[in-house]
Amino acid sequence: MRVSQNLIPTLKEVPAEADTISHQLLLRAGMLRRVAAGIYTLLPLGYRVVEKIKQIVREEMNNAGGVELLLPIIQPAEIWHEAGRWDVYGHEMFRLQDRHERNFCLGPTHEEIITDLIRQEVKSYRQLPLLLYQIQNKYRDERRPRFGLMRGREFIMKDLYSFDRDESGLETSYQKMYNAYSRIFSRCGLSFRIVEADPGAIGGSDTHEFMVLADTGEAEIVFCSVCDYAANVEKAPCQPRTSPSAGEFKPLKLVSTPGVRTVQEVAAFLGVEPQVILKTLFYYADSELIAVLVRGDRAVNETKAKNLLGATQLEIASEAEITRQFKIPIGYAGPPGLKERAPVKIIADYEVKDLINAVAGANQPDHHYLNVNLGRDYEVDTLGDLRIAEEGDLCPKCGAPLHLKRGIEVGQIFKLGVKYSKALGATILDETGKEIPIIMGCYGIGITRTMAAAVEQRHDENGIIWPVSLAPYEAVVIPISHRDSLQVKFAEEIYQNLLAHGIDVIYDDRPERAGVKFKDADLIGYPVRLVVGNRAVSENLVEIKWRASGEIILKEKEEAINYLKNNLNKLRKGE
RNA sequence: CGGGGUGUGGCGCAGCUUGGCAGCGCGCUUGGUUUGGGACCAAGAGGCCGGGGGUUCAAAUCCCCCCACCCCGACCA
Repeated sequence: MRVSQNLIPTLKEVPAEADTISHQLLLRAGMLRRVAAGIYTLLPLGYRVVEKIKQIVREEMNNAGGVELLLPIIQPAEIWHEAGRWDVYGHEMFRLQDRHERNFCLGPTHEEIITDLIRQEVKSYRQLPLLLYQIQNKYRDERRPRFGLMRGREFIMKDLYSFDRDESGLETSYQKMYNAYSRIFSRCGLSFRIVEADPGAIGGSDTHEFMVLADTGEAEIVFCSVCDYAANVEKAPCQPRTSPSAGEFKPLKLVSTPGVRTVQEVAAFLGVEPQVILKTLFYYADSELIAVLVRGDRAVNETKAKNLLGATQLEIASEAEITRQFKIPIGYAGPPGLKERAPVKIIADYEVKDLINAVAGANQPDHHYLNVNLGRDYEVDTLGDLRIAEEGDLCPKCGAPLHLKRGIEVGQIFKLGVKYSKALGATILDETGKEIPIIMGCYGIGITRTMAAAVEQRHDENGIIWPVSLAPYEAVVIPISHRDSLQVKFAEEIYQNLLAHGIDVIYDDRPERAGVKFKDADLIGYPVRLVVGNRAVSENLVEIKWRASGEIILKEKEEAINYLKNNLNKLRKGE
């Protein structure tokens, strides 16, 4: 490929629309353009990266026994109704009608469609196990698309669905995917961690997330400093880090705290530590009003709260709602006497039980209570693990301290069980002729997100540093002077030779000054740069520069080809 | 959805407070000089100032409505 024949519109300046480094660099490197919020065009170079990721995924899926197919983007409403998700999915689903006013959606995921296929075509345990996958666009009308490719409304995903006759079959399929995913992200040159996660709305039991470590990641994960435990903070169980203090209950005391509302303000005003304050937050769990109590220095883990309550939706109550329900300004709510003001279920984190003589809102403007005690001053409906794990919490496996990091979720694997096969009647006959539901699993990889994650993790001040396995081209050939016919001829030869030896190479034949081409090469992030200058013509020496290390090597023309063939071959398999 | 912000040639921005010829840098075109890290000089092309309505002799600028995009919070690959 010649640069002059391609469309590679690099930018010197950072477009105002981009805030995230991967978004900025993908735009600047001429790989990506926005069309609408969360909807992008992949330019030729960006598309090549996507294709390389797809190819790695494909190889590993096939190796694991997966079979590729293609499901439709446009899906009829009926099947979603049948599985009970047409209404559940809400605004996130792009919906449309055909000319007969029949309802359809753009597929946000494909469990329904593939289960429908399987229920029609698979009737016997003899046909299982099956691992079917596709690489396709998904459509989710996100409330807030952001960070370029990281969270789009249209994105490319690989989704595989496993169909087994029993739990042990599912376990085998799950393990195959677990291993395949590990290989995929290694081959993509990414530093990642596999964490336990919460199954969330998709349902099912076990689930793991594959997190690319990056400070800009949206997800928080904890991992053990000693053993191999790692989990999404939403999932990680928390031990109370308090110990039941033996202190005597002091008498409840009302104090004036004018204009003091937040935990920080209360702590400062009363001269106490945040951990003796009782934080009271209000939520709607499937439209039931809930108060959640945690220690003042903790954060509520909404996933855990949702699970504890068995709710499908949990939403924080608005300030207006709180005032309307309890007739008190926000910031002065506390558990003593709360239930008398409005019917509310109170759930509390385990640590709350150990809080002796706590500070809490007094349910009247500008006042707090001192010495609030569970059992004497208020009761809770349920105690449970409701807080978000933090740095220093203890590993649930081995008890060592946990560390906190941020990650980008590039893949997730689920054991679905019979949720969809039961709802849609996907059953088989076993050896005894008994009809049983198929056991399913689903396994997703965000292809375009993986691309963004790779940039997020691999860049420097000059641009992207692609691993060889993902680079749009493995090498770029640059003649220093486009007007020096000897250099151009030399560069042409090198280019043709590399091509002939199966190296994925692009030739920068633009009539530009060398500096422009160097800047572009760094920005785009080709792993290898070959420069043809005067020494090429006079001494037959080509300059080879590695983008990642900055290492520069001079080789004679013929030697250069072999050198690159050998080195690239090693790197293609992953770094 | 709630909160905050921004819309001015392809890109980055100034101008708006206090209404009076639509500007700057990059990019693009042409010519010349340059040529190993985003060159220089000269001459050009390119804009319904997001859209609609209003106020005014006069609106990028003031007022109202709408739209789009970005950022912060509740969901997800």
